[in-house]
Amino acid sequence: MSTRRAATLRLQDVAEAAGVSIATASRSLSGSPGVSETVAERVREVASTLGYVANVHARSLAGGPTRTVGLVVHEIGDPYFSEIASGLLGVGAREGLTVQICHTGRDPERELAQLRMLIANRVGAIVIAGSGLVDPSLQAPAKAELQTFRRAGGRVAVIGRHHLGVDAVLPDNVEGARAVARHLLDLGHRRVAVAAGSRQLTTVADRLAGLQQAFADAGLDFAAVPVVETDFTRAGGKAAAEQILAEHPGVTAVLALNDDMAIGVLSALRARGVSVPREVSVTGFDDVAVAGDLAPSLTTVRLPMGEMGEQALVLALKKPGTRPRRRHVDAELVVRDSSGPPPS
Amino acid sequence: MSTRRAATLRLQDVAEAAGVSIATASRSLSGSPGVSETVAERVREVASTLGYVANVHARSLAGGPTRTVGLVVHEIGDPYFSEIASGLLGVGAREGLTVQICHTGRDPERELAQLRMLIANRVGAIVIAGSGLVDPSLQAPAKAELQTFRRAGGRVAVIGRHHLGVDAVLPDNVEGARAVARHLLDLGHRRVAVAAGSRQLTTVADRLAGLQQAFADAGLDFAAVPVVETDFTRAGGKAAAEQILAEHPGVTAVLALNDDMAIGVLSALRARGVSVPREVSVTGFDDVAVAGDLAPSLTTVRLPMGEMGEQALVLALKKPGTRPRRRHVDAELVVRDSSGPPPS
DNA sequence: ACAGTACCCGAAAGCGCTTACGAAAGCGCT
DNA sequence: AGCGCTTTCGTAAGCGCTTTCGGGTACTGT
Repeated sequence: MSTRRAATLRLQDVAEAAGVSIATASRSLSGSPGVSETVAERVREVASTLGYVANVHARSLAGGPTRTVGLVVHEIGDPYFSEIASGLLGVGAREGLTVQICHTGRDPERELAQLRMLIANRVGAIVIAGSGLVDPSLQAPAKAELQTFRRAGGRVAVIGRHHLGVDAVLPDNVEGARAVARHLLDLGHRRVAVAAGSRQLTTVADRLAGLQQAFADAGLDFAAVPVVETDFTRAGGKAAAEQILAEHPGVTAVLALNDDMAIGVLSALRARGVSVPREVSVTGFDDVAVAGDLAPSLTTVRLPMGEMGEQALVLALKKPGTRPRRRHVDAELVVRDSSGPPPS
Repeated sequence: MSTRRAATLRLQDVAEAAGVSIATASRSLSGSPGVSETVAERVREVASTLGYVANVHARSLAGGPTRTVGLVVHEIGDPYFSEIASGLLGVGAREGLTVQICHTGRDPERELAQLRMLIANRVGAIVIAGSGLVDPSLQAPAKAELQTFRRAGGRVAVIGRHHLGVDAVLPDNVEGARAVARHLLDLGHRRVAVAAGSRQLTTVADRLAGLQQAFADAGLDFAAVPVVETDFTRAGGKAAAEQILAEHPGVTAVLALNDDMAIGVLSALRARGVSVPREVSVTGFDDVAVAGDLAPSLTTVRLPMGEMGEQALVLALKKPGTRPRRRHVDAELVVRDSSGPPPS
């Protein structure tokens, strides 16, 4: 991309048109004190009739507040992340912010690199959705970078994890998982299996804890339940289903810990000719947009992903607190057609 | 977001460490001529061991090449767009570019506003996926903005449309549509209906043209085929299906012009107790990730969306030609379970 | 009437980078 | 040796903005 000199108006043009100095113009437009309201109003009016838009680069270079935020996700093509991004872009647009999206392809090294890039780009805030930084050798430097970023005035929020020591918006994973598990247990299922992503993720740990609680509530032993650990993708779900079918043939219900995996499970079962929910019930987690349109439609736990994206940005925009804050959003059981009583 | 002074290293630090002036350092790092290769190499080495990262804002302010590109989509939550974004982010990361994503919620006014914002932000290139700028009263100013943007050295590419007079990457909509239609006609379907998005979109026009060709090839009259025009969403598909069921009860196949609509059609048919494909065949267009996991899995036309995102960025990055270029990608029929012979 | 105070506003110094422009140095040639 | 040429590098002038600092103006109190 080539060098060029923009042909747009500068602050000076506005200042001249309003009959003030560029200092007052700047103050008026950015709402700084030290300008009488009458003058400020006039400048704003002139600026808007002229169609003036501040040069973000100059502003940020001069040390002004940065109106751009970075969003890092595993894979923007995944509905879970794209719906979060959608919510976040919504409030971003409303607030006049620009959003830089990076995706890491689930590679922690790339995640760290992207964080560094965002920081180097002087974004004002960073929102991390689905961090894969679990390995201490990468998590430690990431934490350090984020800390110095915050000390320099940057804002950080994480979605769905709580392992980086920063503000977080968290779905109620424990309660949601407990609800699905109870649902299946109430239906009479006793031989269930779990298809999970990496246990190193706090998400997985929390959801497993919820399952465990439901089992405990029913006086059952969760330790006997097979938990197959692959990863949070469709392929991971397929693999998990194959393994469950092979190693635990009597299972009547598969609890997938996210919808992508559940979709994989469904397709693996279909390929094997196993009928859902007559022979095996399947549940998911997230309630991505297609969950209701699958056949059978998927029983799952609804997370308000768009809202999580919004809240994360709102949280990041607020004045930083001294200690990390957590905002919780509800996780709600949605019963559809993929779950039913076990075969008798 | 607050004011702050970054505590990172500047070009001057690198220059001192390498024992050269900042001018030479700058030239070395940005690959400008006028520096001996030995010196340049040394500077680059020093920079990388120091972990120096140039300040994008300073660079862009000083008139250097802008390493950021803007992507505007209708709705990042839609799989079609998020998969395009995914491909584009991939090459973006590889090229060391940062990507700003805007979504317009299908609102042409917001689309224009976002375009203006990107231009004001001095991005180096703009990629538009799915423009809704069809109304002349908005399209004209948009074209004008884009033209001056290009004259100033900016690059522009459009995905899937060819109405803005700029470089475009286009799937072979005509051929793809022709292939699905032929598929259904070969199966013996004669009473078909089409569920389409707005006819003002070139996408729709092209796909309808393809259908028409297939009908002509078979010696049939396409004019007799009902085309229900709602919009390219799941809800639009549902509405279209309801209408088709009500007004054309004898239909044995519904051709949806994208997968989102097809999913809506499937769910409407399921709600009505209509069996697919036994009673009615359904086809889509795009082949989004879930298309193969639906039940029945969806017969559709595969567009390489990730590749389209990549190609668009590659196209935008190339030296601008004098005339708008077009790059075509293939559209390939994927036959799955949602299509079959009509009931006899 | 005058000093003291508060309030606005303008001049100017950068933010970190790119890039004219000019100086210095090396070369072959007369 | 001296000339002009090319090549390599440094000096310095901005890019458009924010912000400190100081000067003006209009008040207040005595």
